[in-house]
Amino acid sequence: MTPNAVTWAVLGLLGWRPMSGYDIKRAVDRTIRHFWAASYGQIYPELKRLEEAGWISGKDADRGGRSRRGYRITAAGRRELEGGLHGYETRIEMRDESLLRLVFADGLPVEEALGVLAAPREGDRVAPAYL
Amino acid sequence: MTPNAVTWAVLGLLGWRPMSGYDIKRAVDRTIRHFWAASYGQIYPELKRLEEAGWISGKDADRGGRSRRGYRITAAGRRELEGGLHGYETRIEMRDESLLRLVFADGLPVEEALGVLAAPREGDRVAPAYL
DNA sequence: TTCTTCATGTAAATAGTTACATGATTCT
DNA sequence: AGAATCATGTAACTATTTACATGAAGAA
Repeated sequence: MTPNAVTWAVLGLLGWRPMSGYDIKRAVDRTIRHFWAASYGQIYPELKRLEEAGWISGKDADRGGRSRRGYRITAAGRRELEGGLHGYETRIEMRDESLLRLVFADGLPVEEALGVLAAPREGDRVAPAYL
Repeated sequence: MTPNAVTWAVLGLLGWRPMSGYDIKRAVDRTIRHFWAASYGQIYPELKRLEEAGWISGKDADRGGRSRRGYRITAAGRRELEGGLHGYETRIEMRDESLLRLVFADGLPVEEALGVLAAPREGDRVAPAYL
């Protein structure tokens, strides 16, 4: 099992409390989202990998027809987590498309440049779904 | 020609002055890198796309055996750039692995958590190649 | 002569998003 | 009844990095 970036996010959250994949997605969006996002397309496959490696254990909760699989971190998983936290990766990556636009808007006629500045402020009114 | 994120970065830089792919990479690393990075693997294919679309024009400079292809933005390209700057994309994405580690280090014994805090500071001493 | 920088380009791998299918439950 | 939420999962697509091959020119 080769750990990747999603590994520590999922394992770290399960270190806080047992959760389902769905719960993890919500927890990500409400907490580490601001410096480390993750999508279902990353979370569910990673849960499978982690379980196969024995770092977490999953259990189907019988809540009638509605499916739900709860995961909890294992002792081995907690050891791996604590070891993994000591890695070295200092780089910070930021992607801000509005800054990209703004820096090039510098060459535009003044009113147009002001339009570029104003546009994102309107977009801000649309709050993301997870808030 | 469907524009993507790299499109505006490359086109915007060529709006400043004519440049080669190599120059663009350096310009990116020295300027917009902090909110919009780009690698050779993105820049060179994008230059080809942009030239095919007629938004930029390239010309082989004859500097002896050493190859160098200079690109400049065309009138059409400048129009597209100015139009493209008015798009709406407000989201800011940040990836900071040291914060990810730090937030989960909270559950560690104190001396270990301090170790996680200290580790990135050592890494900082290694300055990236483009500085 | 050897090291660094200039210079182009791509293949392969990794990372991440989007969009959908599916269906139960709960809330109004 | 209808809408929203709970819940899992994946296929396809898009984005990005990494690592290499290649070779000339300039600096030490």
